[in-house]
Amino acid sequence: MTEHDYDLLPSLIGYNLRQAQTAVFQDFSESLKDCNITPGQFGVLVLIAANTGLNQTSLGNALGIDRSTVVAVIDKLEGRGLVERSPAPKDRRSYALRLSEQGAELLQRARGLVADHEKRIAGDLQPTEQHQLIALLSRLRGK
Amino acid sequence: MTEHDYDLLPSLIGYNLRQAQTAVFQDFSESLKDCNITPGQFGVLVLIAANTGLNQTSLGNALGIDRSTVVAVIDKLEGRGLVERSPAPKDRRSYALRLSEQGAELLQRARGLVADHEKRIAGDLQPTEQHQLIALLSRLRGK
DNA sequence: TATTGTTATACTCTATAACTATA
DNA sequence: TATAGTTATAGAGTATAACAATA
Repeated sequence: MTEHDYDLLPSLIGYNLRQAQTAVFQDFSESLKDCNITPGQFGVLVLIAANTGLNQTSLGNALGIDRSTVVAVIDKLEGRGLVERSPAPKDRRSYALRLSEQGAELLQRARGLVADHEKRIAGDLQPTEQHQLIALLSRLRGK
Repeated sequence: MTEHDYDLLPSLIGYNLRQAQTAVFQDFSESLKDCNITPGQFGVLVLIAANTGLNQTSLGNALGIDRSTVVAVIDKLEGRGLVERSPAPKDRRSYALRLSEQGAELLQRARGLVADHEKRIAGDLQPTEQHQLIALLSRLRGK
C-alpha cells in the first residue's frame, strides 16, 4: 500500500480529535457488545440513574441534544425495557424518566465494561497523563 | 434550569472526547461557512492536494472510510467543481484524483480559516499544552 | 481470482417545523 | 403565550453486499 502525505493534518487538534474519537468509539462498541449499548446510550442511562425523575427536555439539555432527538433515544431504551416513562407528579405534560430494574442491572454491568474499556484505550498513559488529557479536553470546550 | 449530576461521565476520556469533538466540529462549521466545507471534506482536499493522482480506494484507506463512502464524498466535491476524476494512466479501473484550479484556490482559503479556527478552539492553551494534547490524542489511537 | 468504482440499501445521529396537550 | 412531548421530514455520515469492468 502506498504511503500518504498527510500534510498539516497531524498538526491539527481537530484532526487528531476526530481520529481519536473514531478509535475510541470503535473500542467502546466492541467492549460493550455484551450490553449492546452505544456511548450515547450509556450517557443517557448514567444520567437517568443519577437524576431519577428528570424529564426528556432536561435530559436533552444535559447532553446537548434536541428534545426531538431524545424521543427516539428513549423509545429505543424503553422498547428494550431499560427505561420507564412514568407520569410526572407535578406536570402532566412531561414524563419522569427512571431506570427499570433491568436497566439498573444492565447499567451496573456496563459500568464494569466501560471501566475496562477506559483502561484499554488509555493503557499507554500514566494516570497523570490521563488527568492531563481530560483537563486539556475540557478546556477545549471552553468551560 | 435544574443542575444535573453527571456521575462518572466527566471522569471518562471517552465522554470528554465526545464533548470536545462536538464543540470543535461546531466551531469548524461556523469558521468555514464561507468555504462551505466540513472537517471531512477539508481532510479530503488536503489529502488530494498532497497526493495528486491517488485513487478513491487509496483515499478511503488513508482516512479510514469505506470506498463505497468515498464515492458520494467525491461526487459532491466534483459536483462543486473542486475535484476532478481524471483517468488513471496505468489502471483503467480507477481514477486519478486531483484538485481543480478552483479547488486549489478554495483549499488555500480554507487553510487560513482552519488556522484561525484552531487558534480559537485552542486559545486557552499554551503552545506546549497544545503539543501535549496532540501527543496524548495520537497515543490514544494506539499508534 | 482479486481489485476499482459503483449502486442499492439500510442504519445511526442529528436537526427544524409544526402539531397536541397541558401550563 | 410558553413549554413538554411527538411526528414528519430531511440531511450527513457510515457500512454491507452485489455487480461490471478491468487487472
